[in-house]
Amino acid sequence: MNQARPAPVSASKARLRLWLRLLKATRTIEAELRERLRRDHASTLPRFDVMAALSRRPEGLRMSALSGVLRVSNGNVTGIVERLVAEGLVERRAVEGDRRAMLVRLTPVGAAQFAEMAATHEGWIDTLLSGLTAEEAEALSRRLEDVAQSGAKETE
Amino acid sequence: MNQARPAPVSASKARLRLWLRLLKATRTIEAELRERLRRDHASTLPRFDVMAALSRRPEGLRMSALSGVLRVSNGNVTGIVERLVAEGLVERRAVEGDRRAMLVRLTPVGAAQFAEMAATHEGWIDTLLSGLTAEEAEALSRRLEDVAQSGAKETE
DNA sequence: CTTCGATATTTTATGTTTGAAATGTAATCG
DNA sequence: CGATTACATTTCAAACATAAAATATCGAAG
Repeated sequence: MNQARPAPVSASKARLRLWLRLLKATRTIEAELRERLRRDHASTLPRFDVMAALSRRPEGLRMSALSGVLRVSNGNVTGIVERLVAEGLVERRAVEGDRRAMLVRLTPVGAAQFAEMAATHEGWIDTLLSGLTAEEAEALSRRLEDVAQSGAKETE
Repeated sequence: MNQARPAPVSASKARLRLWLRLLKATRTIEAELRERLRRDHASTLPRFDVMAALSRRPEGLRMSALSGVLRVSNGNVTGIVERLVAEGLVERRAVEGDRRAMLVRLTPVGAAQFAEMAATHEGWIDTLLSGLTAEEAEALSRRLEDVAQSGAKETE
């Protein structure tokens, strides 16, 4: 155990620093997205997330599946979906054969509005991450895959 | 223009994918941290953040400085600090010479409790990111620096 | 001294978030 | 069949978050 080498900074510290940066980068972008969604589409990030999940499943999703995909509590999804329903962007119907479940999906109006938001959204991301080339972005993506996994390991 | 190469996916798509991964990784880790803070320290992430900021400034911080550092609205900080004060972890005192301002800082009890939480916290991060070596973590950190900056460019 | 614009903080209204408890339904076991 | 156990969702209370309005103070210009 001699300490001849200049001590390659402890892995623990390096990981902590990575985490802080990860958090900072994500929060910065999230704040910007939230602001733009509010300004340009009179919407919010949670609503966008719900609509994004639903748009990937035109046939609809159950409430619990929705909260699972979004990784938020199911009590939470109830409120967000409620407001979306109130605005006619989303509809809920009973599931045939299981009276406990509800199937949630976008209405045509909701799908149209989401398509528009999604296009703008992709443009925003492109701008916000314009500091990276496509190759850099892909390299980073690959590395982050491991991060997400090692984080999930504990949970799953 | 033959397509020998796998067609470098549009930069826009690559960046969008990166963003989604960034978000997923961050949220996964955040959820795990929140859960552990609650279980092991009967606390929350926002409270931890406030205490972390205060522990770096033993002399105290003004409310507005605090909300600035944490990048949350100042109305928000009021509530969190209020609860911390109620539990005796934080104290507020008037600023001499400016009756508008309040100086917030950790009490000895708060500082002790935070020191303990911070140590555990670092261990958690180390575990959650154990999929990466110190070198990988540092490489990623450096790349993310640019991400944060390009995101901030719009804001600052 | 007074007025006016800037600053520091809190309050208010609304929405998001969580974990836990409650409700209702399904499925299985004895 | 009746009791338990598991599941899908909602309700609830408390915390957190934002933007905007309100309150109070400061500093400087007239």
